[in-house]
Amino acid sequence: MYRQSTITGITQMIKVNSRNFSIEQICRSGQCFRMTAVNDTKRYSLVAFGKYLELSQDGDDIFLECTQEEFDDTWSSYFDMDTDYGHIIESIDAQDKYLVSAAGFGSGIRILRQDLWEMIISFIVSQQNNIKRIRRCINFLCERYGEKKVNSSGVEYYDFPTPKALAEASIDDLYACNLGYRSRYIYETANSVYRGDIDLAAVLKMDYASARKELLKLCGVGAKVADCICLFALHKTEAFPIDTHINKVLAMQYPSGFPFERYSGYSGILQQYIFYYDLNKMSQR
DNA sequence: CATCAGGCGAGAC
DNA sequence: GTCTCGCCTGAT
Repeated sequence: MYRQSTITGITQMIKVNSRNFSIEQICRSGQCFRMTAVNDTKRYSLVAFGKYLELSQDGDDIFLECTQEEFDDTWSSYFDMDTDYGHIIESIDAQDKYLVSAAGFGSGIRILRQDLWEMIISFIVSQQNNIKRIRRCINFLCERYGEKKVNSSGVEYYDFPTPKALAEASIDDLYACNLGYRSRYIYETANSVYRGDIDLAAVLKMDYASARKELLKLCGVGAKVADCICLFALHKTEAFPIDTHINKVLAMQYPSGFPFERYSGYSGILQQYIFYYDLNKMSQR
């Protein structure tokens, strides 16, 4: 990977050359619900950690509209730029044709390093839900309870709501955001985080087992959601969220068990290839 | 019209 | 501890 900083007009643009990086695949992989195509073009916008980013891609060249400082401070980590995903894909057992196909199909996916609180709420919303509606729900929450901001180019956007902002909403208010029965879960979780029943700063420093156990205390967070939070916010790549898709694949492709030992410490990355493959292989092109 | 979507909590046992 | 059941809502 190399970086190159250029100036186009008044907007700073960072160009990054990276293999195994596909904005479209990251966007479709369903780990980030605030990354969307701009007006159905090849450009994408994203809000994370209170910042707005637009980005696009030409082959292995990724273009990010930000300063070098913003890239170094926020986006390089966010996109997990220092991890070599090609190396991970190469480590897959060549005899495991399903996994080789899945990783080949989603080879541009990366495990983003996202905000803990945002992932807690996002994956509570995600349960028994589809990606389209999850995005809608989260947009409602941001527009109604998030801080309105304007970037240096004048683009308006909404930050993800704070625990305080969501704790102050009533269950009925949350119902109005189309959350359905998850409204109560959001309400309870926002209040317990706001009260300090669980300390998110402490969770950030925990190992996988401790963090998972702590997250399970939250209302609406079960085994699957806790693993998603561990994987997408805490970057615990040993976390392997098991949902309906993964369950189906495990039963069909791995009747005698998935080889977790072989991929010790990073099976969660393979989970994402499997999930993405199962979700998108039929509907692509 | 039934079923399903990146499950979970509550209650029964 | 394990099992079952009901659940908002929209897409198919």
